[in-house]
Amino acid sequence: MAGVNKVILLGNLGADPEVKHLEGDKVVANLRLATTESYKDRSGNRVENTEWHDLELWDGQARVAEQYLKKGSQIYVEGKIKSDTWQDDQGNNRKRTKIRVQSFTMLGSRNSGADNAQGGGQSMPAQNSNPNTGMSSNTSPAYDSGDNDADDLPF
Amino acid sequence: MAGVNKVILLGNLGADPEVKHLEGDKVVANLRLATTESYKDRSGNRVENTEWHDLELWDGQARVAEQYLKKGSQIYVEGKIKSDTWQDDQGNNRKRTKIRVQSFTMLGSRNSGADNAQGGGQSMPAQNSNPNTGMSSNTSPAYDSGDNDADDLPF
Amino acid sequence: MAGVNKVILLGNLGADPEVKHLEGDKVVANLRLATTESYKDRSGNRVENTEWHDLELWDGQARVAEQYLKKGSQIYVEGKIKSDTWQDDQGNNRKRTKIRVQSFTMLGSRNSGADNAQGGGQSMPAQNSNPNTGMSSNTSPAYDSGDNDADDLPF
Amino acid sequence: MAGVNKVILLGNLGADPEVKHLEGDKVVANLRLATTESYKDRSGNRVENTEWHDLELWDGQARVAEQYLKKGSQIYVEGKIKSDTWQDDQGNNRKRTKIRVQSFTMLGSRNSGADNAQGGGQSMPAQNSNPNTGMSSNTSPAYDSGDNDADDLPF
DNA sequence: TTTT
DNA sequence: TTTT
Repeated sequence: MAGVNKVILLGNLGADPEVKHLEGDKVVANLRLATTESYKDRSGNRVENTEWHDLELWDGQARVAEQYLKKGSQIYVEGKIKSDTWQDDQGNNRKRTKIRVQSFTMLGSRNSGADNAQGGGQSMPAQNSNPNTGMSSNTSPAYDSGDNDADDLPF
Repeated sequence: MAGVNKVILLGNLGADPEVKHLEGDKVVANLRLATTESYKDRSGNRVENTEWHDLELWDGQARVAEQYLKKGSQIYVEGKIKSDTWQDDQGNNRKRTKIRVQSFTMLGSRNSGADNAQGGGQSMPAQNSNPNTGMSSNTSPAYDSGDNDADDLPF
Repeated sequence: MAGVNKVILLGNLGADPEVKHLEGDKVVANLRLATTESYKDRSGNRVENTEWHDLELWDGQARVAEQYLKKGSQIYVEGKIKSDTWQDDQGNNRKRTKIRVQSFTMLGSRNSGADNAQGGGQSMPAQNSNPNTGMSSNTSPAYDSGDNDADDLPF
Repeated sequence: MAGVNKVILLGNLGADPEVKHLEGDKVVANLRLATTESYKDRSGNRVENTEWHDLELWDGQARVAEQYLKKGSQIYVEGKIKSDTWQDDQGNNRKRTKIRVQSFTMLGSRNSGADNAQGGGQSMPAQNSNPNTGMSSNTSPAYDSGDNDADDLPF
């Protein structure tokens, strides 16, 4: 039966992307994403709780991540849960869970990455400050991979 | 910064719920949920891919799960990713990821396993095996826990 | 700035799909989907609240909808909100909101309404009753359109 | 049957919140939210498409919105679709769709409008620039309303 | 280990 | 290890 396996995350990168260029033009990027929830406990003290997620991006998305994301970047992510299972040396069953990213959007996490001048004097969100290559619009695009890992960069 | 950590799953239980009644009226239920995606590979053959998820429910939700869910039940789930980390005997860092369920809805996996033909004593569940009086009301309720683990059964 | 506009619905069709075959091989299907929430009011009475959604599907998805969905079908939908605005005869600004479907999955609303084939006394969800072309597996596939309205049927 | 009716939006406010304080301590805020998607058409030109959403928040959330949001604010929203239907003067059936907000999170839309702190004409997001009233943590909280419209401010 |  |  057809199921649904969907993950939505919004958080910040704990480190620069780790990118591997594989044979055959394949590229994979691994990101560490922190999602922090904050609430008040019964004593009224604000408590923070951070969950760390391992993200995996392929090809076109991996290239965008490599180019524009870095430690501290704030992103919105859609993906799905994928786990690897194997046996370790002791013969124990092991499992590791990661998020296979299907699309992501860079948010304004303030010089997210780049040492890039906030560019022009534009007034609006300045979502991201990527050197958006001479576009009058400095939108922050979303990067979508069909499930087919579109290889082309979106701009 | 406030983040988002949201999981949406729709699938079937691989086994009956495992429920533990703890001291202080706390209850926890663990479920194994399969989400299956199916697609055609480039040769045109249909391929199925199943991901298994460990779900954790508390208190009111755990009680509902205990009472109405069983192996084969089809449910829709919203929750968040939570991982436990620890060191194993060899001193290796270990991590285990599960889904903390925030709400779930029973779908029509119609007497999913159950011998519960329209019948039993329960008033509700099982989407469309309810003695639904052929009526406008054939509801299958959703079980929501605030993040506060409401202890009361929803009906 | 790159935004997010995402809708997730799970409900039942209020009527058979309305399908229009346009020139140039384009097809559009309009569906009426009911999502019902049910809760107890403060008096402890169960209350039902139904919201009706206008769904729009194109091309490949529209064809699948035409072929397999009907009044009563239970589906899971992902899409986005799209509204049309215009001026009516009196010069008033008008707005109509619909859901542009990006993917959907047929759930087991077991001969949902239909006097549909598969007939017999099958015990299970009958997920969908598609004559799934000689596959041993008659899984209920999800229909995904990139945003590109893939024209091909998924099986 | 229990359905799902969920909306996820991430965008910017087109105007300051419109807030009405009603009798009995009830408060309602209406927001106009823009979600922009940007893509390249087949000629390779980047195209922007903006959808405007009418959001409705109640009580605690409305108060937070009144205090911290303004034109330009970037927020992440979870809610559900709700439509009002009525007959107009000509006896035509009319329908208006809005998003009933269940939770929202302020993102860094960088002095989103505000002349708030963080001083001058700083260029970037500044995640939240709310005068977070003497908290050691000045995280950007998420505002959640059970469906019960919690009346209390979250901090 | 589910479901189709 | 992020962010505020």
